[in-house]
Amino acid sequence: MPRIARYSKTAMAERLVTVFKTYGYEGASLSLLADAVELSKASLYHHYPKGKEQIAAHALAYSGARLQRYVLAPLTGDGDGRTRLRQSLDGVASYYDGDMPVCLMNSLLLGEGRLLFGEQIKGAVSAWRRELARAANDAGIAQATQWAEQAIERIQGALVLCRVEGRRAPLDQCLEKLTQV
Amino acid sequence: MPRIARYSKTAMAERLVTVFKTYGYEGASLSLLADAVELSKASLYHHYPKGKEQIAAHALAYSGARLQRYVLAPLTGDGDGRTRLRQSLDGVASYYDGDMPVCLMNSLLLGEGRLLFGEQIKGAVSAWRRELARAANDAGIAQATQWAEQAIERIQGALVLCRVEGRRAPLDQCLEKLTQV
DNA sequence: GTCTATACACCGATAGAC
DNA sequence: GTCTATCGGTGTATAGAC
Repeated sequence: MPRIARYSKTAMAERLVTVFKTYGYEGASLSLLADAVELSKASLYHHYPKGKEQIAAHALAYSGARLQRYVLAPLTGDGDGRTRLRQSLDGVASYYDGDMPVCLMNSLLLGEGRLLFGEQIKGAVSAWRRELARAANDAGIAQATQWAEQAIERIQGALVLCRVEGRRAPLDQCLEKLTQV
Repeated sequence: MPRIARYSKTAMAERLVTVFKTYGYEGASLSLLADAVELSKASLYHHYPKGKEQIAAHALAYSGARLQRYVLAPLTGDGDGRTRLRQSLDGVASYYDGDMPVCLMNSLLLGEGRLLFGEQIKGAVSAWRRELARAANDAGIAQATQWAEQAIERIQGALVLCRVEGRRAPLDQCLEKLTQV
């Protein structure tokens, strides 16, 4: 059964990310990944010659670029601290999209994914914490480093609750409270 | 190669839980599970005739009993609210043990595990939130329901950071701050 | 109650036609 | 650039010896 639909590189990445979010590294089989982009497994290998690990690496890179765009970029610069914080928290809501938002980095930390991508994920979270603390400090928040740590903690916890409850309300409520600081 | 070592039912459950925490439902293969208890795959089927799903169900039940014992039991009763909260938070530190604590319920929410155990996990978290809110209310905390929600949120977020950083410091620091309320 | 041996499906990956 | 067909390996699960 030849497949007709075509997805752009970006649309493909989005769909592949969704599979890894939902199933984790081990659970995301090539069959599931191929189905998600409506291609055969062999065609997937045309786009990703090195196979599953390369697909996951590209998914992670794509997700990392979105984190940079939506969450980190608003934090940089030397504008008003509170404005930067507010814009970044709005970006968090965009970055974690969908009716049941899931953190790809969290899903990829299970099993073999941890060995392959653990250090990269650790670095991304570290960068997030650093920039968030800098903006919080510029915003005049006391103990900015601790505040940033707790903010990320609460966002990640809200995402866990989103997965438990199957809805995005916990994340939106969490972001609203964080914005009120 | 016949295996000699024997583990008690409890020791077996603990080791099986560890595998599901580390690899998730899909990633926890029967080979890994059998290795963890030093039995052959066929011997595992003697203890769990219905196979992997039954092993995961037992692991989840065992973990649920520990949650009840360490975290929920201290919250019940009608003693001093703050004492109950403090004892339960101590229990959280015991429940999430090891050098890199991981929440089994979180790991089992990926992939097929969500279909099999999602409702059960949702119920367990709901019970935790309910009892925590009741104790917080008895302790005279304003907006006890919101406080309980945020406490669970922060604990789960700290556990995510523990997995990212590969250590238990984020959880211990989180629990210390929560106890200071 | 443990094991070896095996069955059959699916896994990740490749060859080669079109 | 897509596909069908296939490979060797591993997955879950079972049969039957001891």
